Amino acid sequence: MMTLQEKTKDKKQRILDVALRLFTERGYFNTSMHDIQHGAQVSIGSIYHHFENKEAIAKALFDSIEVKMYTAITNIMAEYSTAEERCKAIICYLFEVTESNPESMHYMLYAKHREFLPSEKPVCSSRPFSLMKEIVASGIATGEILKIDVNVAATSVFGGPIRLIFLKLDGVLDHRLSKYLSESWECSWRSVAA
Amino acid sequence: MMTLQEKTKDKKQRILDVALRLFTERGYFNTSMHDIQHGAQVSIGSIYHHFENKEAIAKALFDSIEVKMYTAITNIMAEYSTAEERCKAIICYLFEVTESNPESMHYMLYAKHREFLPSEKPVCSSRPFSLMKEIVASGIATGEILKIDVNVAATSVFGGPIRLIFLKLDGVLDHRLSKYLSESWECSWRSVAA
DNA sequence: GTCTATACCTGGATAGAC
DNA sequence: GTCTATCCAGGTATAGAC
Repeated sequence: MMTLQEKTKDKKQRILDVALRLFTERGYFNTSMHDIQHGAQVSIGSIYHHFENKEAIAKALFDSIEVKMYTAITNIMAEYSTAEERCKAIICYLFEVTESNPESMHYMLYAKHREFLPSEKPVCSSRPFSLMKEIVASGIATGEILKIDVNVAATSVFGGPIRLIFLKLDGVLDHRLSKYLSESWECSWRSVAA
Repeated sequence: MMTLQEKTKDKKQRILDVALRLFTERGYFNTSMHDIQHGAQVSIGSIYHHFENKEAIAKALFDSIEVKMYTAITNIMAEYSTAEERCKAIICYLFEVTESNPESMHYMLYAKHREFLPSEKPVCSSRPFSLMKEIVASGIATGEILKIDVNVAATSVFGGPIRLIFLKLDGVLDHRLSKYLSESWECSWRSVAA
């Protein structure tokens, strides 16, 4: 049942919510504007009033999720000072988002945005990912992390946990991600710790 | 310049080659049958003579690449007996394929096949990936690998190198993958070695 | 701001000659 | 087996009333 508030107040947000759900469920190209219209209980005209076109919806979603992640990682960097603490907190955060808001994580990680957002850079070059690489780089500089290529180090730290997230999103993991956190983190850190 | 053989002999293969190139370059949904027709220098009718529909082309590509990888990994399993040797050989193989035939790797790893192959299982459940997980499982059984959750172990071993492959496919790596192989492998193995 | 109706076109697929 | 011509569904986007 939808409250009156939900019905009228933030129609734009409802469009975004439905679009995110449909885009992750069946993919961007398998989702028509009519599907979004139907799911969000608004008219086509209303959608086009709020968004220039379908691509703009996808872009708005991407931007909002990216900002959320970027902010979270920035906060982690402010709270912790060592690479070890920071990386662990980031992985923990990514696991939590995957559980609490799998669609956001799915959209960020799994969607190949360049296919429908021509101007977008590859996901691994998005701002959150850049931050993660920076953290690893400074860990190498301080001697916390082995003096190896920064791309190798970054992929070694985050590659395992990210693959685990993919497994979770694909529904092939039995348990909640939190069950795997400590083991996965220990492997990650052991792989690069100086 | 196209030889007469190429022109007539294996038209079907030419269609597949062009489709693979276009699917990875711009994505399945951004590639029309007309694009494939144009690229392969054949008629639409000819394409539909060889393939039931567009989806069948995607399926044929997936199957052929999957079989190739599955065979390669099977051969590696026959040649080596320890988990360490097997995992290292697989990563080496994946790196080589990425360099020599990036489109195949791209198609296998990056395409979200379920969006256009409704019956397909998630990539991580495809047969090559299952084999990789089995290898890790038996490595745990023999005591070569730490006694941790098999999914954690498998993602720890292969997650880093796979992320590195993504970076390569996205064109953000400066050097050839072979330059990163030994460092990446050492991190991977260190993360799970008993 | 929101709606309905509709224009327009891309693109998958078919028919049927050769 | 290969081709050309064509059909037609579905989907994006617009027009214009309220």
